[in-house]
Amino acid sequence: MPELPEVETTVRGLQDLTGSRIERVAVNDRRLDVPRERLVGRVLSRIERQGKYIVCGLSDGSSLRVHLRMSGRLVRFASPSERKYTRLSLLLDRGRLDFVDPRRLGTVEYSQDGLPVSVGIDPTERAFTRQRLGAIVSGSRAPIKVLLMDQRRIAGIGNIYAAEALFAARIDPRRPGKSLSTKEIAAVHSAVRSVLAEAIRKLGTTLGESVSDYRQSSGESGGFQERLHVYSRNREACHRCGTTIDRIKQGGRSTYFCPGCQR
DNA sequence: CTTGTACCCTGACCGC
DNA sequence: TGCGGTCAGGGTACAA
Repeated sequence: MPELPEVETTVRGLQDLTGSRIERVAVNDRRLDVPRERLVGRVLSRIERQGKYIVCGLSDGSSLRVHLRMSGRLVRFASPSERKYTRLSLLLDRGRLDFVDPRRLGTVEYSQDGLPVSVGIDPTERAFTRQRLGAIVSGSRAPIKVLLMDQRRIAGIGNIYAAEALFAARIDPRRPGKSLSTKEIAAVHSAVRSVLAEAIRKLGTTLGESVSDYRQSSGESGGFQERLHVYSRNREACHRCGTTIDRIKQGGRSTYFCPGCQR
């Protein structure tokens, strides 16, 4: 569910919790290995995004890393419909933080040393230049869409934004990375940046109404779903050329693209 | 090293 | 209403 823009929106929505002290920790899922005794009494010193991870730095230098995977969200206070899916609650001196995750694929891990998560370059940062993307793309025969989604190389792009960026760049998702010209790499680079920036501006993509669908930490929907050109539009007409949008499988995931204008 | 597949888990939706 | 199949914003452990 959540990709870089959704995680970024979530983190921004939780900033006012920094400085809060953890008073109590409730774990409701055996799959989560959270050392409650190490958390209680600690203060949330910072809340930030690292790739698709949400990292809560604690006052003793340790940190709590949350990965939302497919259906997780962090909310201020679980609503009645979210109650039964609340897997972890941090009760704070000023408010509370609930980890809601219907599918239970999300992860929460405690890091004693608080070192950053090991992931690739953040595509929203200045260091993510077209040269940098070129080095990643030119060095592999893997399909460009798979490369964009490889978190060890680039951290934060998922299934929606990989598809949308390639549509914007007019590149066929099946093209081997190696086959892209310098000009095409520049187009992909520019598309990735603008699509992510716009999605952040729209506060993420909310696809449906179910409890598994992404919401902001406030519970509100995002707005980028109105801007989707290919994702989830199988068999509909391309907004640009009218060709029927196609859905194929790549790396076990659905890829949506327009066979008419993506080459 | 690469690529592909199964799997983790739950819920929604579709056709019969 | 029920049943079976498919699909889902992700990532990992394998096998080939």
